[in-house]
Amino acid sequence: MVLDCLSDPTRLAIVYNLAKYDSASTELRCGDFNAFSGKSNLAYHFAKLREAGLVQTRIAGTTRYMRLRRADLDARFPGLLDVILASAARDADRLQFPECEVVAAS
Amino acid sequence: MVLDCLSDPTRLAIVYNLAKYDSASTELRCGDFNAFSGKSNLAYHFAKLREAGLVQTRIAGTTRYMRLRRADLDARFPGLLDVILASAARDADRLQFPECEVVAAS
DNA sequence: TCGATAGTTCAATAAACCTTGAACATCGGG
DNA sequence: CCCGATGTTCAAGGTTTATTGAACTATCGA
Repeated sequence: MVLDCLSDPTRLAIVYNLAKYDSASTELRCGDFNAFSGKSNLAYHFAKLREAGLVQTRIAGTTRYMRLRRADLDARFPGLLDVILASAARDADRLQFPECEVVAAS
Repeated sequence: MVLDCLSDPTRLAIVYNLAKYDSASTELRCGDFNAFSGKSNLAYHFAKLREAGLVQTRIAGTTRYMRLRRADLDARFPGLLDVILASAARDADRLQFPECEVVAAS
């Protein structure tokens, strides 16, 4: 299920960016990914990521902050996320990952 | 593409068994997987595994021996295969992987 | 209260996927 | 030269998937 999730380019790009900013301890809003695709398509992918246990959502008012469930994943599938993210980082240019336009929290 | 391949339970089971017998340096025939599914369905999955570069086929007479392309994979996606196989081995019982009925080479 | 914003949900469509069975090609043994 | 065995290829089906736009809910600020 996790592999299926990460085999989709849009979702891999989301996870890739979540990981990048997670290490910078900056929370990302759903809207930060608006460049990736249409909003409803993103909601679809977010739901899949949540179902697969890859991502966690914190609701604050009208915006939702997403966070990678790194600890849970490392416990369940040790090393998997690191290996996949490392490979993704290595050919990030070939994959043409979109970048998030992060907006500072209010 | 590799992730997509491994996200299918049938193909993951094939790769899992290939890895198991590969370390025992025993080649597996396509027919060794006949318990997994119908022959034509297996041919379909074998083709996908070949396309994704996960597997290599050696033709000897009328039978085909399959081998994991471990070196190539480790070069392209370092650690990925090991991590996935380790996770697969850890809950092999939950996944209910079929076992190969290996027939000694003639 | 009104309007704008953030996301989700729903319905619909096109593409990809898995599975099946029948037909086919190929090799080895009698 | 057939026969049986090994796999592949093809056509058909049913299911899942990704994507889109429109409708909807909920929150915040003026």
